[in-house]
Amino acid sequence: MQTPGEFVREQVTTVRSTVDRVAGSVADSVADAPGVSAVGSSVGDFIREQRNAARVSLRELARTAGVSNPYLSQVERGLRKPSAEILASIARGLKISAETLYEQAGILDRRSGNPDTVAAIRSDDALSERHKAVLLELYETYVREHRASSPAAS
Amino acid sequence: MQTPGEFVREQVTTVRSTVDRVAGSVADSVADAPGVSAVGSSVGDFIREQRNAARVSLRELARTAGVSNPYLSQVERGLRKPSAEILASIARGLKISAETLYEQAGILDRRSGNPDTVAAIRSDDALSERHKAVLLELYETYVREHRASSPAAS
DNA sequence: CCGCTCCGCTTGCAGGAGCTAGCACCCGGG
DNA sequence: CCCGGGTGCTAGCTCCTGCAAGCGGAGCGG
Repeated sequence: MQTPGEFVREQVTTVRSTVDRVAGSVADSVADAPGVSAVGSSVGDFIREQRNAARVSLRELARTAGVSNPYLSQVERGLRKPSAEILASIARGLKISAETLYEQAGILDRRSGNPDTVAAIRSDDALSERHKAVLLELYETYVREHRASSPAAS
Repeated sequence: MQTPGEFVREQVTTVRSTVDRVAGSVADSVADAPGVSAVGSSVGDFIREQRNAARVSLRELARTAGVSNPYLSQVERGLRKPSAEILASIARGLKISAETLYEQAGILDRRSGNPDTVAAIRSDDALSERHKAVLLELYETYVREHRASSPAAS
């Protein structure tokens, strides 16, 4: 078994190289990449966006979320207003947080606009310094990538 | 040319596999459904508790929450399972956060880490939803690991 | 061409959410 | 004694959620 330090170090390297490679390979195709970040007017639109972004079929998501496929169809088209449990199940099926869906559904207030994530990670005493380094590294990579793929979003 | 969805998906997959090496089954904790089942009465008990603590009558809370008093009565006794909107209204009437009620209702998981960091990541609009998910998973893994390695810190 | 499988959508129904109306009880004042 | 207003709970209803069944269309091997 590795020591935690070794494992973190290795992981930083692996994650960085992985992200770099992927980001590089995508550099050419980011011209038309607005899709994922669009602010859906309704929950259904947002769900469908996320589902399409994940390349998951309606039936597939319905199965992993534990709901019927016709109902999910209606939810996505805004014909039905799903309950909180269903919403949570769908969030799990989409591997996104339930809070996000609740915010989209308008039943949770959207949190403060732009807190400093870096500062939060740095000052989090539930993390070791190495773990902070990994998270910050990954975070910055993601932010860079997000800026590249949707420059219009501020 | 790659679509945005493919790009996101590929990257999540690669990073996730890296995380999986470290985190083992942690990635599944998002997909698994822990809290949704077998709730019901606890929310009602909690609501009644809060209402009594605030010295508010059932009808009074019902009025401020915008629901009928019989229905609130049934909700408090666990006979009815209120929707997310009703829950949010009741939370507003009780002057408590909706998150608290959702956690009581079992439709929001209580996060293990520092809430500030979690909130910062979650509300960071420089990240896509999937990147948030990856960061949060990794973060929680680290927090758990940190706790395991230094249990004395409390 | 057919048959098979997948896709998403439409239909019809069971059951529960949420409301209005009304119940029984307790208290203070005429 | 008998009101008027307070508490919480019950009965019956309407409407909508959420599902099972079935639809037409698109791809693919025979």
